[in-house]
Amino acid sequence: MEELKKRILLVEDDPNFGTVLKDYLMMNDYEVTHAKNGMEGFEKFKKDDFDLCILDVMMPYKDGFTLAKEIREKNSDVPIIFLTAKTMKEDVLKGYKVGADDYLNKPFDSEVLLMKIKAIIQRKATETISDSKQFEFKIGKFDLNSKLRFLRFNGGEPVKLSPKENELLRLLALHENDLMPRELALTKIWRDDNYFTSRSMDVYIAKLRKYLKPDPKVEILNIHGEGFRLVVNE
Amino acid sequence: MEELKKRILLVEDDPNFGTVLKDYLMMNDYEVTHAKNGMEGFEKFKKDDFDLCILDVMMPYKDGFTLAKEIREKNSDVPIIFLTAKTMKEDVLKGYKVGADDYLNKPFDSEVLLMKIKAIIQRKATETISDSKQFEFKIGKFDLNSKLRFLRFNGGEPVKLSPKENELLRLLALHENDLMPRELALTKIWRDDNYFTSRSMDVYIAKLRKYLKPDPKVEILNIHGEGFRLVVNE
DNA sequence: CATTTTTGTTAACGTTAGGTTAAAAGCCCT
DNA sequence: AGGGCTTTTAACCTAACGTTAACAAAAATG
Repeated sequence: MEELKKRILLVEDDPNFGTVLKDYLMMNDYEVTHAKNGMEGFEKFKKDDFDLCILDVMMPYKDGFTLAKEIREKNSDVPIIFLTAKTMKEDVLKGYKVGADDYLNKPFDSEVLLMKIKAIIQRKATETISDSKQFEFKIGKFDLNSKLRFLRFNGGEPVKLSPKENELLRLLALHENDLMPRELALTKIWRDDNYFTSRSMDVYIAKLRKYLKPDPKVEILNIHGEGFRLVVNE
Repeated sequence: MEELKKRILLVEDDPNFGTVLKDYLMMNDYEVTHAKNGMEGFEKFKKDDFDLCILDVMMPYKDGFTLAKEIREKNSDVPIIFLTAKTMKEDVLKGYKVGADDYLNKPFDSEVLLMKIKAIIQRKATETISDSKQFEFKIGKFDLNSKLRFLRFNGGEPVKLSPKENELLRLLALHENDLMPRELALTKIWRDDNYFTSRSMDVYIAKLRKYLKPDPKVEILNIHGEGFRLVVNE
C-alpha cells in the first residue's frame, strides 16, 4: 500500500487554504508537494516527477496559466487541474487552451475534487505507453528492458528484476560511464535520503553487480562519497 | 477537406433547450441526434455509432444515469457528459462511478461545453489508436473470437468464454508480449480499482491460464506490482 | 597507523502481491 | 421460485520485495 502513492504538485498561494487542501489530499493517500507561488512551483516541478498538478490561477508573480505553460514546455504529459476563484469564462477557455485537464471553481466540494483527481489519473494510466525506446538499454552484452523489468545476457534467458533493482539499473544506464550521484537515486527512487535508505541502496548495488557478473567488461564502480558509475570497458 | 463530422447523441427532455443546444452544436460542425427521453435515447444509441453522448440527468421514465449504465453495458468506450440541473454532489459522484467523462451544471456556458467536447473527443481519438476495433486474435495455436466470445484450440471445439474472461483475454491479446497494466484492466473492465476487484481479476487470470494450458508456448506472466504479460514463445 | 566513515555482502525478517480453489452471492431466464 | 451461469469473496499458501542487522573490507582522516 505504501509503494504506489500518486504524487501531486499543489501550487496555491493562500497559506490557510493551501495547507488544508494539502492535508486533505494527504489523508486520501496522495503524496503532496505544496508550493506557495508560481516560481516555487516550477522549481519543485523540475526537481520531481508528478502524476498531477493542481494550480491556483490567481497568484502573485507568476499566475497559474504562465506556470502551466512552462510546465507544458518541459513535460507535455502531466495532467493539470486549475483552481479559479470565480467563474470567468475567459479563464476557463484560456485554461483549456494551455492544455488543462479540468478546472474547478472555488469554492468547490472536496469530494468532487477527489473524484476528478481519481478520474484523471486513471485516464492517464490507461493511455498506453508506446515509446518503448526510452525503456530499452544496451549495457555491454546485456539488454535491459526497463518497462518489462528484465535483464537479458547475450540473448539468453531473461532475468526478472524487482522494481527497485530495475529503477536503479535504469538510472545507472542513463548515466553510463558517468557519475550517478547517490543523492539522485535516493531522491528519485527511495524518495528519502537517510542512513537506512542509503544502506538499502548499497544492498541493491550488490545485487546488480551479481546480475552483471556474466559480462566482465561491465562493472559498477564506486566513487567514494559521491555515488556510482556504470562502466562498459573498451 | 471534407472531414468526417463527429457524431453526438444528445438526450434532453426539455424541448426548447434541447433544440437550441442541438442547433448550436450543429452550427459547430457536429452531427447531432436528439432524443427526448431515456428510452428513445437508448433506441437511437443502439442504432448508430456515436463519438460522444450528452445526457441530461433529470428525465422522466429513464434518468441519465440509468441510460448511461445501459450504454456502458453495450459499449464501454463512448465518452459521456452529464448535464445536471443543480450542483448535487451525489449526482456528480454517481456520474463518475458510472464512468462519466465530465459533467456540466445548468446553466452552463456554451463555449465551455464546446471546449469540453473537443477535449474529450480528442482524448478518445488518441486513445483509440491502440485498442482499435479488433475482435479476432491469433494466440499461438488459439483463435480468440472476442465478438462471439469463444476460444478455439487448434481448430477444434471452441470453448465459450464468459464476458469478463473474454474482455480480459482480449486486453491481454491487444498487448501481446507487452505489459498489460493491472490498472488498465481494472478501470476498463471492472471500472473500479480496489482490493476486491483486483483479487477478482487474479481469479480470472487463473481461469485464463487453465484455458491456455493446451499450448505450452502460450503463457501469462506476472510482472509484480505492474500487471500481466501474454507471451507466445518462439 | 589508529580511528572514523563509507561501502560490500549476506542473511533474516516482515510485509504485500499473486496463485489457486472453493464457497457464496448475484443474475438471468423461464 | 428454481437451475444454470457468472462474478465476487474468502481462505490458504507461496513467491516476491524491501528493509534492516551484522560483519567485513576499503577509503578517508589526521
